[in-house]
Amino acid sequence: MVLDVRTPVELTSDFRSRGLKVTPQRQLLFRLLYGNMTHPTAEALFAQASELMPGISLRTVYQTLNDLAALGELQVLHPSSGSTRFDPNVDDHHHARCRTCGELHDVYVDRVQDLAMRGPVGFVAERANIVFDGVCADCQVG
Amino acid sequence: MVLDVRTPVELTSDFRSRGLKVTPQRQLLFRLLYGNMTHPTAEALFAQASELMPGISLRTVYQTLNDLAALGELQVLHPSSGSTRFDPNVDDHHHARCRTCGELHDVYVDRVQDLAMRGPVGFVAERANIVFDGVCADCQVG
DNA sequence: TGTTAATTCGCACATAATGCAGATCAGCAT
DNA sequence: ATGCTGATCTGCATTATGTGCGAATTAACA
Ligand SMILES: [Mn+2]
Ligand SMILES: [Mn+2]
Ligand SMILES: [Zn+2]
Ligand SMILES: [Zn+2]
Repeated sequence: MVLDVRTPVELTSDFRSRGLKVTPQRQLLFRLLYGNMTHPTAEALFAQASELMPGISLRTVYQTLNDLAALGELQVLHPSSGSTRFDPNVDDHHHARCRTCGELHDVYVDRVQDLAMRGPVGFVAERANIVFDGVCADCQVG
Repeated sequence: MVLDVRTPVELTSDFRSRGLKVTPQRQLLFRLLYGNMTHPTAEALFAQASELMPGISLRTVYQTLNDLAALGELQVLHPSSGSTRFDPNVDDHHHARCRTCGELHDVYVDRVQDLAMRGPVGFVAERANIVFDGVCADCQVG
């Protein structure tokens, strides 16, 4: 299983090929997202970006994240508490959320489509998103 | 399968037994929630309530919903878009969200715990919440 | 009926995210 | 290399959703 993520170089040509410009701000965010497994918030990325590029605007961070999401290069996660999180891993995967530390971890689930669901008549499900709530290893009380 | 919901009368004694008072505002909300399958927002309940009790405060609606959630008599749902929704059905159930009309429908899923998950080492999952994204019957193009 | 702590309500405040517009700049044509 | 032009950036205002607070009110009980 190879993670379904784009390198900054790939994102650069992706943006250019659609008439979007590639600015230093965007290149920085491409780099901060690449390989990022933390499911960061916009604020967290803004804080990181600000250290490397003082003066970058939070507005620009949001703008770029929205652009990436529109291109399908970023999953947008709405956890049950806290602000929106962004996931550069656009694999078909799910998440485990620790109710102690709040962190999100990737989870791969097999045969999700085999789930026997009794639901609304005529509803055509295109995808299932699963969030496992529990306690992560670090937060287990000894 | 009987829905795991409390009647207004049951909620009344539930509140009183914990030292919470039962006001006309709360009784109205108990009634508006009973059997309500729409997964309403606070604003939607406020609008309904306002017709029957002009002058009721949105603040009071939030207060009562939070109290019910604290008692475990209401599930709080954070859909991927839009504001918080409240679910008087506290069964172990899941949801199907129509990407056209945005409505949430109840879904019952068997053997969720049989899902083979490859996830973070040591994570102890207590519950899985599944959201099926798709298109509901009403929104299918003929 | 009186007491008292819980509740209601209106308003201020908080937080997350978007709308807007002038200054700036990336990408392209020349 | 230079200039053009629409996309972008930034700061600020604004929206959307919800919470904090406190004076006035009221449910529950003695
Ligand atoms: Mn992920
Ligand atoms: Mn439900
Ligand atoms: Zn944890
Ligand atoms: Zn629909």
